[in-house]
Amino acid sequence: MASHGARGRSGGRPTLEEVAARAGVGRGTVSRVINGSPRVSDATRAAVEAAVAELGYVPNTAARALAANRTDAIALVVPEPETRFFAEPYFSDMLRGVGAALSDTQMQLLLIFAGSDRERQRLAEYLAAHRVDGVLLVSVHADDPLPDMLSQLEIPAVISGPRSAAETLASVDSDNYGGARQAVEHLIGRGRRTIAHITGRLDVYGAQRRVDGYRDALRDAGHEVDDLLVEPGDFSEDGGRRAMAALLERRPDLDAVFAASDVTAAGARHALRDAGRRIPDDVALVGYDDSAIARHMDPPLTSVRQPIEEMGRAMIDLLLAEVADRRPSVSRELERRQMVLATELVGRASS
Amino acid sequence: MASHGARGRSGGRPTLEEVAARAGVGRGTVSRVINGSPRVSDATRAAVEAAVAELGYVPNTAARALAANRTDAIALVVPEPETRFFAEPYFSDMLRGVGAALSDTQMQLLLIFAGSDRERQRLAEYLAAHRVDGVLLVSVHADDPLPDMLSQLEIPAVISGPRSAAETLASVDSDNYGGARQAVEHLIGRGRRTIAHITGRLDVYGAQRRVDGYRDALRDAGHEVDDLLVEPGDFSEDGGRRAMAALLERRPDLDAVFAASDVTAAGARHALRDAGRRIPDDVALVGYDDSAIARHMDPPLTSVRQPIEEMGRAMIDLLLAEVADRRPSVSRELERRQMVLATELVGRASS
DNA sequence: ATCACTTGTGGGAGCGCTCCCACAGTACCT
DNA sequence: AGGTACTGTGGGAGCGCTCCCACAAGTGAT
Repeated sequence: MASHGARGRSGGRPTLEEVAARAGVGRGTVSRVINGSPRVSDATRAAVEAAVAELGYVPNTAARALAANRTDAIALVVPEPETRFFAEPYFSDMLRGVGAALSDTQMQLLLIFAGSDRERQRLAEYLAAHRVDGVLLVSVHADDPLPDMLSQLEIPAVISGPRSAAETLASVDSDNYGGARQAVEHLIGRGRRTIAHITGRLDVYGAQRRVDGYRDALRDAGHEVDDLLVEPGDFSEDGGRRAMAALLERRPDLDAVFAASDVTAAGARHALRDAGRRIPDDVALVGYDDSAIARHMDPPLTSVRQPIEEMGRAMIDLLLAEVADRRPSVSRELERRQMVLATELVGRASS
Repeated sequence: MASHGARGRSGGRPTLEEVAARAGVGRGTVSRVINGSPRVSDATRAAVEAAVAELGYVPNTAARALAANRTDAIALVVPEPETRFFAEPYFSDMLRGVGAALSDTQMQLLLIFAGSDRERQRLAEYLAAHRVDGVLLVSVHADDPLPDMLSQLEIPAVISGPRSAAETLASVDSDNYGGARQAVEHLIGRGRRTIAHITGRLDVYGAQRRVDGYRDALRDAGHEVDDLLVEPGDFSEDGGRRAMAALLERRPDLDAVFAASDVTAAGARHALRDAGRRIPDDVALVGYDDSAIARHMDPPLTSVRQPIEEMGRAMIDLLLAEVADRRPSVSRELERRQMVLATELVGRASS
């Protein structure tokens, strides 16, 4: 009789059916208890729970996924090479935030890199197979086809930084514009006059917003806004170093720098050192992210804190709501689908 | 009629059955084609493949998992806090190696942290639910209960560093003993006389073996083996710093240091700098892992390279073999289940 | 012509769940 | 007394696969 069932089974895991028999109830009732349905009497619930405990029952995920047409898994997709992921604390901080937000859930988190074409290909197959209920998209560039693919496959998705002001996907972001203003206003308040900016990758919307904030803060304070003081970077350390060197060449009189990320600031610091400038005596330096790097830099780096933990939680909340709302004919209100969280300036010795 | 099927379905993914109808064959035949069975005629195979392409058929993972009692997923379990994972390149290098080895497979890789009790709890549930076919265990401490849990659940597992010489699990490791000898012999060859060692966490077997290699290399060369020259570290940067400071205090005459990891060496470098020692003029420094840190250190760090890429591949090979061998009554030969890969000394300016 | 294999194929049964319909029981109105 | 509603429960049907048995057709030895 067990001809089929014995196949590959290890130690005979108990099934719903067995739990039901043990508790003297039907299959449906056990299912309701397992899934926390309120439509179960207290007595029955207790009996089922006892049977579950005695048998050491654990639901079979595959069976559940098949029957319910969901996977209870979501993917965190990083459209960058792995090396970048490990080099930039932004990503690991985000991962931690998301993980924390997910830890009171049944949901499983998958980390997927999509930096190379090869990985992209794999990801596409992965999504086509609907192996996740939803997707978290981190740091997407302006022309990335991923978001479109997702909406075509009707897979719920939340993006960590919107691609533009007209983002159609649900999104969570920190107030890049305001954060940049905080940084620049801080430098102005410290008496700095010639404030440069090393940008992030400009195909990332948030990086553009930081440039806007930088410009507006200067203008509003009646300071000069000189394009020679703005040099594009790419969020990397090397990019920061190169940009700083270029800025020193062009405007050796600068007395402050606002870098679009802490890692960029670290690169800038090297270039400043190489040029014999002291921080903060000669040049004040402010970063963005308030990552571990900022605290450990020498001197410790003033930085704009993004509430990554909260951002992670917000993304999860949005995504889970979207996943749940796959019920027929419910079309959520589109408001509140674009969340912007406030930043905070953390002052340290570098400015 | 579609009352059930329509539930939550998005756009009606085609099923095996539909592909079969389209190709004018039976369900079994399509399944055989999908799974690459050789028992299919070329003509039939071509017809099925055409139907698959036309319909855009993608197998339903959940159904397959349920029917075949496998998940096509394996977990990389890191029994450390996340912060450690990101701080120590060993882990990310390992992840990259494993990922590469897995990329020509259908297998999915899950990254699971089990640093805190909470995470441990989650992991236990996860494994009890048999949500993965096998487990890769990285950097396990001597008294960790995880391996026992795995064998109790009969989940195939491979461990990256054996817990002892009598490891029962399949394991892959680099030649820690030999690598340490290489490092020390190199320093001796450079004319260093008083060679200290900062160890790794001594509840990690590999760290002990490095101490053994260090001692034996010194003894065989007729050098002094002084316990005052050995200071325990914990693979972290801070640990390296503290250990170096302690060593300088005890044996200010030392002229070389072999650190159990590159990160440890980075900490030691700081302490040496703080004490005004020049590298390599006053003190030669050798690390272990040959991670990115070694190349970027100032001065670049001589280090013992572990073939992480190959180690990852070896782990995957062992694990997949073990997973496949879940067939009844096949008990593999136990030889070749403990693999040890050779290390290589990479000389740089620090020594 | 018979037997013994081999090769390719179809399709039934079953994996362990969830969903939902049916129905018994109870409660509270008319 | 009958209706209407709700609560709790059992179990059939079905999710989309894989496994395996059965069997047709072909091959080659006797």
